Amino acid sequence: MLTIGELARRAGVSTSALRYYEELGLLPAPARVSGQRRYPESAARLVGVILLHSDAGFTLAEQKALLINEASDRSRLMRRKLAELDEQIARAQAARDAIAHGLRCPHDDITRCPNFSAGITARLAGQSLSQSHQRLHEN
Amino acid sequence: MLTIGELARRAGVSTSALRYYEELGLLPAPARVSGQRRYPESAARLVGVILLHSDAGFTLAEQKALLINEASDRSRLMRRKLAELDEQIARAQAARDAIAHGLRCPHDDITRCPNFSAGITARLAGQSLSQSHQRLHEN
DNA sequence: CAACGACTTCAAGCGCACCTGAAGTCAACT
DNA sequence: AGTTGACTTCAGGTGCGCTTGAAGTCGTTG
Repeated sequence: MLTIGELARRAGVSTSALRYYEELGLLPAPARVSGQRRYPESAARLVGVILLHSDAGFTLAEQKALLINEASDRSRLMRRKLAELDEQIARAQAARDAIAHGLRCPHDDITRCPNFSAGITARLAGQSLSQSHQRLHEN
Repeated sequence: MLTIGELARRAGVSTSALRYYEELGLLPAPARVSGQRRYPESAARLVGVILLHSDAGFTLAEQKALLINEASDRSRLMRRKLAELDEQIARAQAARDAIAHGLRCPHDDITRCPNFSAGITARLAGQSLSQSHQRLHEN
């Protein structure tokens, strides 16, 4: 049985975040000892699930929906998010590459460096950027 | 010479966002024709730079700092952000893999699937996750 | 001349994920 | 008995990146 402080430390989140998750219905209300929350060890896993889904770009409200809905709906939500996530990862990777190049490229005005430029152009082209990276992880 | 609406369409952002960028000093105040902003074609590139840096995780305030500071400071900021970005990309990728597995794994309670589980454990371990992926792009 | 559509400013509001502070409770320790 | 430290609730605040709405100004068109 963990106090909220202990759980927070194990999961690497703040106590206020844990109370907030509970308030949203993402974390089940734990047992109480004279008013104080006592979590089972397994609660850390639940927090881990929340963090993982957050990393995947699910808002907390979406995560609540995941808990409530049926398997088919969950699946649909997941697929949609997965596509968004791939898009976002591709964007982040492209931005990373442009920035990284900018650092080792001794061009005085970075925005005029043809390599960096390519990143900007790609970003403005936008939308269909997913195509180029989608093949990298096809499932 | 583009109106704000035309620039917005080309850059794929809202007109209010463009005014906001200008207000923050990220976008130079353009010429005006009877009160209305008229942008040179080159402005689209500038917006592209903002979007690219945003993708890289720079807040707008940080981007303003990038414009103001000296090359050495810029470089320092960039390197710091790059590390953060790598961390974030690794996290997103790990989350993606866990979610993707969850979709094709027919386990009833997904959180009990050993493969998904690994993602959670890794997420809770946290911090040193950067090590595993850092080698993938070493500059 | 009237109306339309795109623009203008300015203040206020929004969504998200918490955080902060006040005021209180409780168990344990000295 | 007093103090410490970790907890409790609750209302309101924060930061970011815009968005929204009101009220007005243009140039063009019917």
